[in-house]
Amino acid sequence: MVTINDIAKRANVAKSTVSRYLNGGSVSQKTKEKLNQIVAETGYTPNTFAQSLKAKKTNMIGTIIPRLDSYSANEALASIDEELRERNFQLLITNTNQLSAREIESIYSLAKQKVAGILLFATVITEEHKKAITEVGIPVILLGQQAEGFYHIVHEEYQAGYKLGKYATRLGHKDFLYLNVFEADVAVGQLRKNGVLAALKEEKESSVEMVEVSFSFEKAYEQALKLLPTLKATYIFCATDNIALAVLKAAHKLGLEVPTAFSLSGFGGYQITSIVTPSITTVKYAYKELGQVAVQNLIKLLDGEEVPEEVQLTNELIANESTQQY
Amino acid sequence: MVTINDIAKRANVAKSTVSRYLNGGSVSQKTKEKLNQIVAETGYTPNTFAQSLKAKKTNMIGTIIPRLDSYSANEALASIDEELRERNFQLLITNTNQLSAREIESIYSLAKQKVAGILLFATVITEEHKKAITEVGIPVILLGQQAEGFYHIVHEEYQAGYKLGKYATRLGHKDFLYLNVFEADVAVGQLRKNGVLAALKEEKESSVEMVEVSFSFEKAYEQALKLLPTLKATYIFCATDNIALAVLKAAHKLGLEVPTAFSLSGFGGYQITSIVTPSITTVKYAYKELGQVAVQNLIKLLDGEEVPEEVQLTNELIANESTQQY
DNA sequence: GTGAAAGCGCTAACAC
DNA sequence: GTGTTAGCGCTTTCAC
Repeated sequence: MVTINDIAKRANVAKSTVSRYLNGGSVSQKTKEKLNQIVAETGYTPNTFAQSLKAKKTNMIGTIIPRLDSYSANEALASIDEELRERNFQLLITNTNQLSAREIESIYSLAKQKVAGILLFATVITEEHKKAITEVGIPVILLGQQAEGFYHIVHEEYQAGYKLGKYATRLGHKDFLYLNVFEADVAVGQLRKNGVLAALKEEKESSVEMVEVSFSFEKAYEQALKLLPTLKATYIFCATDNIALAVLKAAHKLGLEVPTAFSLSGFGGYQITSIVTPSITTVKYAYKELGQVAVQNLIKLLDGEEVPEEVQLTNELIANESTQQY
Repeated sequence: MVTINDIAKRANVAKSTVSRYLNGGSVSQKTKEKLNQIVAETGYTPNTFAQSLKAKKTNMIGTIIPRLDSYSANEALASIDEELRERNFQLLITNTNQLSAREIESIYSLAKQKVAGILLFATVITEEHKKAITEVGIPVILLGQQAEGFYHIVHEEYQAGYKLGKYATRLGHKDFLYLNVFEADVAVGQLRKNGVLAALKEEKESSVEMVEVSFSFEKAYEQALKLLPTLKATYIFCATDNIALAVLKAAHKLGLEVPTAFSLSGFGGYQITSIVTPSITTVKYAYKELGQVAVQNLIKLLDGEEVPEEVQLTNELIANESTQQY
């Protein structure tokens, strides 16, 4: 392996000169040219560890995600990666398998590996999360969940719910079923629901039944199989597209036709909602933008610039075949 | 930040003793206890860079993938991550956006970052790939594509095609359309097709039309929209599930019913093939196992053990609603 | 503009 | 079993 010392010797200069040359310090035109050539010849590239050992920081950004196989995470991840690459940062991904404890663990372990900053897709922000974020002392930006006193980038969840609720009542529906996820998940379990409920409340005589189902497709499918046969509602809100997909499959299995038997909508805007038959009405979230803003703000933070504590991303209602006039 | 030196001073021993204690060298019971306590108190954790600087290697494994948003890559990635975590390795993911040049680039840049080994999901193995792999001098395992002289783990692509071909002829079909991807992709573009063709050839009077379509859902969908109206075949093989999905959507758009109008099958076993209506006949690949074997073999390689140059993973035909007797 | 020297935190001989 | 010592490859004063 060729080191800065080798370069220095070959160029007959001190290694400090080479270092300066490498880092844009003042070097004479002549030595610069000589060094240019030697570096090219030898294919020298600095040892990152030695650099980091001195600088006490790296060009790595850690990203903590709950699942590797979720559409939203992947969309965001792809744009994070793209954005990071442009800035010569490396992406370190840690998958927590939806284990909250692992999120905490990952914050510390990423910090230990001296990542410059952390992007955290969390589901629930506990006191332990806050403690970890405070302790590690490197910039952390929360993605998808808000927490006061911490940087976070979120979707307009409440507004998404409100839009969808308005849309459903405008279609003339009065009886609703809302398949929610556990409420500890503020963004998905509470805000979306509250938005929907607010819209429904503006309509007199509407009734909503709430049922909690699983995030998992398989489990939600099983639960839907039990719920649908005795369904009174004419419109089903699902807290995620994944759940809507499960309901659709269950309906298909039970011989119920959507939207004839009932209208159905999700949240998220996953690509697959437009592929299935009928295509599913949903709210399309700005995942790519989330990734971009996340990186941009993190870099600003690293550069000591200021960024707003909260960024809200807008979304868009996509009316599809799964919903119809009542 | 607390260093090995701080620990040593507080314990009144030399830092080498602390180092030995940390790395399982021989230390007296007494100092061990003292050190235990001090480390716990201070929350000391060794600086990875200093360690890596000496050891000239890390506990990081680089994984190069063409897309962050593909089902197969994510399945494999999830199990790679899991497997790596158990062994205290860190996953460094590099997304190439399906750019071959970036694959080469990534091999070098990962090597530069001193990853211990590389897992490479490639689409096409060029001479440049081979050159890069040889040059970096760290273990590289190819995933999903084979290349002589290099470690690789692949699916039984040919057999998958053969199974599906047999299945289709047994259903009584004689006229086939095969929607293939570009042939430079040996695993997907050649082996699968060859397997299917071999099976069809065993049936007299069968005819196959070959058409090349895109990997991308949107493009394949557009292409299918043009192809389907003049379709003569009664059975369409698609080189990937993604393409099958696109064909299904196009059929739906055109008012053609599957499998009444034609039978349809894909390759891959993506979860979504079982969600859509009709569910799609496909061959389920062992992505999770791919990840597991990949990590296991890579670790063996790191430990200087021998592993077979080629590992083939079996797969399973999943007959679904999209195919029927002719 | 350039070089000498110190040191980042750690590991690994080697001597005791 | 423990301490001394010499680096790993780099950056950064500080003289010159």
